Amino acid sequence: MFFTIDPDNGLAIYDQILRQVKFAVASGALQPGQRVPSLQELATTLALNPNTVARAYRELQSEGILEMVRGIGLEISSKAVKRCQQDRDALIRERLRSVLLEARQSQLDDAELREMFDAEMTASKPKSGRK
Amino acid sequence: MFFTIDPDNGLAIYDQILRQVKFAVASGALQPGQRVPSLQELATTLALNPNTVARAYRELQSEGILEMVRGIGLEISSKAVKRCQQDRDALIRERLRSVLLEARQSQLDDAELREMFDAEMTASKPKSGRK
Amino acid sequence: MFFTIDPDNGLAIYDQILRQVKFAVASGALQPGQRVPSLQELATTLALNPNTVARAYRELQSEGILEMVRGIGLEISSKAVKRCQQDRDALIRERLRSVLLEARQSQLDDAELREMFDAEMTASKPKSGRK
Amino acid sequence: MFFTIDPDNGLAIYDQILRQVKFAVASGALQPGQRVPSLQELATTLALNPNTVARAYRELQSEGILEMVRGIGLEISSKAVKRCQQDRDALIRERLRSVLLEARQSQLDDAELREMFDAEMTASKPKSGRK
DNA sequence: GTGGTCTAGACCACC
DNA sequence: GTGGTCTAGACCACG
Repeated sequence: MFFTIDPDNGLAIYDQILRQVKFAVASGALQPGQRVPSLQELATTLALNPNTVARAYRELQSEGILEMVRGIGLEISSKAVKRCQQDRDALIRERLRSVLLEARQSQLDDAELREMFDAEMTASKPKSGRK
Repeated sequence: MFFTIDPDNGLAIYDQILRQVKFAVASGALQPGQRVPSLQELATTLALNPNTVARAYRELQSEGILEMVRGIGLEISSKAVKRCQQDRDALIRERLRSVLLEARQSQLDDAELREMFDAEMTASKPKSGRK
Repeated sequence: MFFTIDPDNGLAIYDQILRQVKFAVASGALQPGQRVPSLQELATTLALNPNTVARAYRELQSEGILEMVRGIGLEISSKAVKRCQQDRDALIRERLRSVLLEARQSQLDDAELREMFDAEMTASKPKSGRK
Repeated sequence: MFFTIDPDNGLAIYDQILRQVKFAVASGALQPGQRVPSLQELATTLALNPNTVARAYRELQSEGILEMVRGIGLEISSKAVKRCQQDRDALIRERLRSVLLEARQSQLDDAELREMFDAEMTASKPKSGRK
């Protein structure tokens, strides 16, 4: 899998996994019916303790995103896509709102804020075509 | 004071105080030489544990934003303004970058992201203008 | 065979097979001397891992319910009936006791409990009687 | 607290705690706003590892039964009572249904089943008045 | 091989 | 003091 974990993120590791699984489903990188890497596999790949991964997977199960198939492993549920797309939007919107709220309270003016946004947008733009 | 604390913010309470003091200085709401509410006063006003307020003030002192004046209390230092304005920009930019990074990793496209940004910008716009 | 397997039953699949064989013998649906479906047959019919069926059959052999007949397969032993009837009562009584115990500890009163019991009794009543 | 844990219950320990908290709330033994024993307290009382208790509490939080108060601990939420009463009924009914279903499939007749039920009801009756 | 559970113990943030 | 998180490692049930 293609998860990137940053231990100093502020977010708990299990939460980063949780979010990234949701985001992968929302973007179609993970499809319903597809198996998710096993606990041990993901744990060793990311150099994490299996328990940490287990917690993320457990919560995804309780949200109905993942389904357990006895003796096989965990797979993406059919109803996961819609759910994950909603979640992705909500999760990002929530963080965005929180930042903007703080910016507003600090009297940062619109122009400056937009400027920051644009700067960070281009800065974070993935590598691509000619300039 | 006019701080608004949200315990479910993700940010620690002491950190919210810390940031809001800085932001108030940056915006001119708090001026150098001006006194800051006493520990007990702020703690009771915001219904917080005095230790929490103490921790925020302590860090502000160690950063040179607040200065202790014997027999008076804590007040905004003269060199605080420039410092706070820089901090404000950096703190907000940092959060913004973090959100955008996650959005990018989740394959959320630019258009949708911009749309979210605009929506939240207008949504968070303080009451004003013609009714 | 006429087994019904529910993977989300709480009971292990092999245990469900085990119990249903015993219950079938107890009720006379399976008679001593009668052959039991082969490992592969049952496994494919129920879409189970052969190991799962094997485990159930193995335990039934070790309890003397099933006997291996060379060149033929597994069949119900002669002494199975009495044994299975006893087991059936004990197994059901045990589960019933466990439920009632928990209900008692949760302060659910007798009347309500009886009501539940009656409701579930009629609800689970097999189709029959005058229409 | 007055929880009784049976490690050989079939149910996971964290699940026993989970259910018993719900049942205590449903029966009024735990009231909304009341604090629940701290992780360490309950863990030492029941001779369990704090993590085990933590898992039960965490799930109760995610179900909205418990609410975290920063630096104070966990307490019963206001909406918990209704929720827990429903849950209690559902949980017990579910187990009851499962037992009766199996009994039915095993051709155990009504009379015998009722007899068992009555026997276990009186057997599990708590100690009380004169005989 | 899969996940589930539990233990033991560490460190941290917060109040 | 509170809970949160993570690690390390063991054992079990299941398929």
